[in-house]
Amino acid sequence: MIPRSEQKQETRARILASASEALRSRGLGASSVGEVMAGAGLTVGGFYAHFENKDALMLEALERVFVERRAQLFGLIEPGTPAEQRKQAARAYLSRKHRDMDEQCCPLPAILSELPKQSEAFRGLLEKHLQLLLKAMVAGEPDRDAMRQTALADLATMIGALTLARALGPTPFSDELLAAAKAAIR
Amino acid sequence: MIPRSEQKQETRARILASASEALRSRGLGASSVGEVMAGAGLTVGGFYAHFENKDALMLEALERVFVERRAQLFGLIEPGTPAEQRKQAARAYLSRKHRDMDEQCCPLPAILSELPKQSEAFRGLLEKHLQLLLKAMVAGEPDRDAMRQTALADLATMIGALTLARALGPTPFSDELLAAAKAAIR
DNA sequence: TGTACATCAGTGAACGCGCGTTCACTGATGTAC
DNA sequence: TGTACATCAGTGAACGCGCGTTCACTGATGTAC
Repeated sequence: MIPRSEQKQETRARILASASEALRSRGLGASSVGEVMAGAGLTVGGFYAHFENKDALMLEALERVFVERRAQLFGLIEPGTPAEQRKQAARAYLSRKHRDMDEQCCPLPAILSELPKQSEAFRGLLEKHLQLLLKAMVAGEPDRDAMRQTALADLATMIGALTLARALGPTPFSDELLAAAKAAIR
Repeated sequence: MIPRSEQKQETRARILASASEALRSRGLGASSVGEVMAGAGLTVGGFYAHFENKDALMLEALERVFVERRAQLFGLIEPGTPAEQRKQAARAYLSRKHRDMDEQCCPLPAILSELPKQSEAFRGLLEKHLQLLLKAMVAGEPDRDAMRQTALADLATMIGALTLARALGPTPFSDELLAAAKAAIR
């Protein structure tokens, strides 16, 4: 029925989905090829029929997560002024629910510490997708340059707060940090 | 001349110094006991005469870095209004020089991603020292509660921006991010 | 003061383990006649 | 339609490697008489 090549494509997609969960929950170095394959219901030996090596898998999985999350973000946001929209995005991003998710959250808190020692491909991918995100955030704004500076600082605040909050775990201090960051979004 | 126990204490301090550089440059997981010992001019076998295990070493090294950096911060800051002092601290923290340092920088960018999967001891240590830092930042302020919220958000912005900038590497976009974060410190 | 013994900081080889990667194989699917 | 062969997605064992940790040993330092 289903052609063999289609079947293989679907298997490949399952490996990517497993990898994208693994890298968000354990980061790059602590995610092993064997665990990722097991997460896709496969054994480790078949991996190299789908990807050249672990880095190629992780790069593709990471790119996919960036694209998905950006689409999701702009799909969820409701109409309103730019400031209202930013506040709304920050409320979701800095929620306790998002902090306590493991495999479906933003990938950045789990991988940022590792990136300085990763290849240029990873660092370039981060830059590319941050730029795309910023572009989308300031699209249609009157004073685009000033807005870009504000959006950059807000991104730093949001990512810093979520990364710190996840490192602290679900504690009252962690909650306080999230609330303070939410209040600071301009 | 020098008593043997003093010699051993000095060796122990050398191991801790090597570990505190390693964890800032490579993080916890990617710093190996062998490399840390080599960094102190020793071989790996002698390690367990000084520390119970790798975690005990890293906890003590991290605590030492936190204490040192807080003392250093308040030693460097010159007199001025609280807002001026915060701006001054942010200028140093968000400088390109600080971003491009490997072994003498703030430890947080290198370890935050790993902390969610570390033991409670590490997470508690982070909370303890963030609280101490906050306390020092709002000491002697009139409206201490509001100031605490501001200081928390500023910390998130600074740590987020430095972590992102280190992940990006020394690029124009990374520089722009640091500048935007500096401008956002209240 | 000199000799014999005890102590102990540090060495270096070994351990078991999990990793990324390779590869001979299997068995189900697809093709040729 | 039925049979023989080719293809190929996935298996599972093996590899070399670096890791954290252990341990028998060494040799310099300290102590006792």
